[in-house]
Amino acid sequence: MTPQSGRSPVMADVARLAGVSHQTVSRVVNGHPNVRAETTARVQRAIDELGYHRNSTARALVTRRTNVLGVIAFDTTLFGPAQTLAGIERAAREAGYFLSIVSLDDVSPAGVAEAVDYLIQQSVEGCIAIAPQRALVKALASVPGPRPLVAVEGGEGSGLPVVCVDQAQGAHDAVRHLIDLGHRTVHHISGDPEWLEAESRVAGWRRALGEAGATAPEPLVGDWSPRSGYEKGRRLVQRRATGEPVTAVFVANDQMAIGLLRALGEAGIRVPEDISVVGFDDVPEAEFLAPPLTTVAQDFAQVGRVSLRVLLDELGAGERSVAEDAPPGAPPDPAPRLIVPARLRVRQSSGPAPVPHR
Amino acid sequence: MTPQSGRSPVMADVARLAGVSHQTVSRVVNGHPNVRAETTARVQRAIDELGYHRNSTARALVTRRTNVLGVIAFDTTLFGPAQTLAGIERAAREAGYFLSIVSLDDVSPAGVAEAVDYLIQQSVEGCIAIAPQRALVKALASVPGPRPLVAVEGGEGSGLPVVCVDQAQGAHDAVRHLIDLGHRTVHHISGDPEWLEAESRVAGWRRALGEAGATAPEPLVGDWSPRSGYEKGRRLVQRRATGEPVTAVFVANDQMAIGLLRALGEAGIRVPEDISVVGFDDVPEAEFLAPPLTTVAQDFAQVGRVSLRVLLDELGAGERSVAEDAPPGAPPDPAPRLIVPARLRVRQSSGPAPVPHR
DNA sequence: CTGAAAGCGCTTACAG
DNA sequence: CTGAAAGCGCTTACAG
Repeated sequence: MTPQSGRSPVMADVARLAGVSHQTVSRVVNGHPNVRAETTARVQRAIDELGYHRNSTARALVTRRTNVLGVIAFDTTLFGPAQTLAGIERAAREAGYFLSIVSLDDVSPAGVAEAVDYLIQQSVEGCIAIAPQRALVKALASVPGPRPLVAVEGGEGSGLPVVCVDQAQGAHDAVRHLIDLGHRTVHHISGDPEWLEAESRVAGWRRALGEAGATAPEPLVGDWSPRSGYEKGRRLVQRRATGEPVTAVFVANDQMAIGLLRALGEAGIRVPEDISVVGFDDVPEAEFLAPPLTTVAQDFAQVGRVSLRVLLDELGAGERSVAEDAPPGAPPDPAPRLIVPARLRVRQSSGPAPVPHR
Repeated sequence: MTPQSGRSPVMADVARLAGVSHQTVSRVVNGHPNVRAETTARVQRAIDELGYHRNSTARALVTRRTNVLGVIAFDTTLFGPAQTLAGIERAAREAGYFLSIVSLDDVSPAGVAEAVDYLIQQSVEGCIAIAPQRALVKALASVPGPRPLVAVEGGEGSGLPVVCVDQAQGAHDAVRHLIDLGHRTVHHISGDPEWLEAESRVAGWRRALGEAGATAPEPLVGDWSPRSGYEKGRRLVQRRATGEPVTAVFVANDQMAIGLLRALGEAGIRVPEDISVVGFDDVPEAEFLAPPLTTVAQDFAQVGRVSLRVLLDELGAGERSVAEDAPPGAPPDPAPRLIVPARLRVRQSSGPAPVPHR
């Protein structure tokens, strides 16, 4: 009568207890119509009594849908990726999907192939790659990996659907803000050039300077780390000491800006009186640095939501194409490209250009 | 001959192509002995040609093992949880397990029940909860959730196996360091008191002061955020202005220490000349603050590895207990409790106590 | 060393 | 409105 103990109850156990067939239990569990209210109640009682949970594995086998989505990321402890992942996670749960995450240790084709294999083994229905690096995008686009695949941050030209923050616009706004404060030009400490975000921010910086008729100084190439911000900051201090006018710096992320702030502080250079600093990311501590950092905020939650929606759309499109609702020979839809705006947050690390003492 | 296109190949397709039965394909795929080398080669060729991947769902159904482990976390964008999660992720992948992650929006019993349900629905074999909050641990221990369940950071007294960093020892070392520098006492800005880590750090601080025969000033209760560090810092500046001797502050995390640093800077108080500051976490930017922050580092990668090992041990123990290798009536093994040490990193924000100007 | 049979726990037509 | 049958793609004994 009662199910064998030590084994969790299955549909047949519920059916026996409720005095119906297991198909009827299935109907109740799946909310199908055409079940008598009284039967439903009896089945529900049996379910509650037994503590029955539908076996998702068996269900997945027959429906051919695992309800699992894969996420490929490079380093989920970084601010941006961590935020994006959290956004995707929330959106996925709300949409009834599970998430399987794999972090890459390196972006080599071999490393990427292994990660992709891991995901394929788990029969994910689709994937989102948080792929801000050039090499990673290239490897992903070439590997016969899971499809559909949506690229978050980067992936341009890969043929993959892309969701990203408008990095260039954010950088442009930051630099424009400094120009408007009277700075003749703006120096730049860039991120790791292997990252597409670094490239986009450089582009936005250049464009803003170009529009203002300002000459772009040689950018200092960092690697996102506070250490590199510090080191490039010291370089900048030297360049200033030799007479080069340095009055404003746009730094490609807040961590490097923190390093720069220390280098300037050590040299006795005041922010913003002597040099203005603008970062990127708006990390929680940005507002509480000394001085509070002007920076560019990205809406990662929205990036997460949008990328999940794009992936779900692709999944739907895949099903439709099997059903042949597109006329044969029609060109395939181009890969969508969704762009989330970035927003400048002005605080106290940026101020008017110092009056040159001639 | 070739499998129907539009459908991914199954074992039977490989079998047909290789001219063997599907059981033989299964043997090859699972590396069973007792297959002729020549047969293995022929099957392998068919697998490669077809691009066959074993269907993990079908496999899970028959083996009753999903190979999926669940992780419950509160906020994976926080430094500690993000690091711990990354450590678990890496360890799980190396052990051949997949990870399903659910982030809680709140630690209410209802929120926790929902998260647990999500994981149960996915038939996870076991769970790790990154559960640093009192309420969360309580809810987890009471809910008829997935078992085995390992609690990371906190969970003491819940009856669950626990893996955590030795917070109290880390705090003790930090305070002892300040005492050794000649400070008469050490003030404390605590974390959110709902968090067990906050409590442990307070305990370590108190113990170190007690051992030194110092009186513990009333702690300032923060909430981990840079903002609260700033606000409590201003409070401390006021107390100092009224004549209270404040020469050293142990702050429960680096983010609050950043806020404190700003509050001190605004008040013209020098660090470490006037006041020494020690944080907790060793975030990447700690070394590049002005001044570089003395803090306590936690080995999150090790926490991740250890917690996975404990979970795997529990899984093994569960199987053994079914096989009855323990004498009936023997008391169950007590829940293990593994503690990872914390390490003080001395930098420039801590220095000798100022000579009191009488 | 290899194959025919049974079954994992469901859902999906198909009858009635 | 409800049930008997078939089958999803594998693995696990059991034969040979």
